[in-house]
Amino acid sequence: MARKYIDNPNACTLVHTMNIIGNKWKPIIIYLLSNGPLRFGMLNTLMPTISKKVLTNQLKELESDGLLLRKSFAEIPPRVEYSLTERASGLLPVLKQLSDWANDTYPEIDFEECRIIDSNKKQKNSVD
Amino acid sequence: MARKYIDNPNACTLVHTMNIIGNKWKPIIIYLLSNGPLRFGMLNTLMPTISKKVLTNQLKELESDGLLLRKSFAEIPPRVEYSLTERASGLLPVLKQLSDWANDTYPEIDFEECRIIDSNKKQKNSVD
DNA sequence: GCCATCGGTTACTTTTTGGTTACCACTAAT
DNA sequence: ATTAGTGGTAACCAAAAAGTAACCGATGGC
Repeated sequence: MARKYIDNPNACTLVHTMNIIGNKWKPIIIYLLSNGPLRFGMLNTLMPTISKKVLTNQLKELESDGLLLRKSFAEIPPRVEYSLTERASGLLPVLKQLSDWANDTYPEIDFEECRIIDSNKKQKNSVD
Repeated sequence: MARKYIDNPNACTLVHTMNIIGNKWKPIIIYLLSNGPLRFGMLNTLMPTISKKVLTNQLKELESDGLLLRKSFAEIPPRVEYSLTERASGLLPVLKQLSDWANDTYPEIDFEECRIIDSNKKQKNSVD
């Protein structure tokens, strides 16, 4: 009685998956990298509302979970390219399905563009 | 220039999906309900480390996102049953795939049981 | 000499999320 | 009269995540 854990393997793998990709930025990063490697700066441009600190952090975590490869070139100014590993590629179809699911399930929502700024609070200016 | 949003539809639906289910508890709740309705207390028993406050919160959010149905019986003591909606059922196969992905991708990890207690910090006793 | 570039890091603050404890309403059983 | 059982809520607090702004090092160009 009074167990302090969940002993259902399926739930556990879900927990694990969510620990890895279940946050605000990681699925987007993986998605953006699905067409090939991108540099740090380009990722930052494509996700204009993520801060460099957080981007660095997410990239590090994804790398240490084996989903990203970081390739640093010995140039000045520096160049660093991030690409998906095999592990991450296996995730792409599932991410696609998650995306399709939202599209089908919430037809009332327009997904043409999304402001990454917290959507629950009003924002001053979204475009300059 | 200086856009403050992401204009990639696929990324946006992903963001939306993750806003809905991408956290610590919600996929587990959905998973646990996949075999039929459960009462509040039973959910709490199955997830012994979630607090009632947070459980209440997650259930409310899932309900307002149209994934859960809350059925309250006029009895004393009260009885409330939660069940999945159609929307949520459509998510089940995808959750299954996420779970399978982790299983296949991280063969070194044993998913037999997972302590839901924050895994980064040491814990006193996991079983009483 | 001075500025720009790129991919960060550091220190600090704010926001979000999660957790703890106490409490409630209502009834039946003791 | 008290206690147990259920599904919560309220006030308060701690921890984690995210954001901000300033800075760095090496080099090339002016």
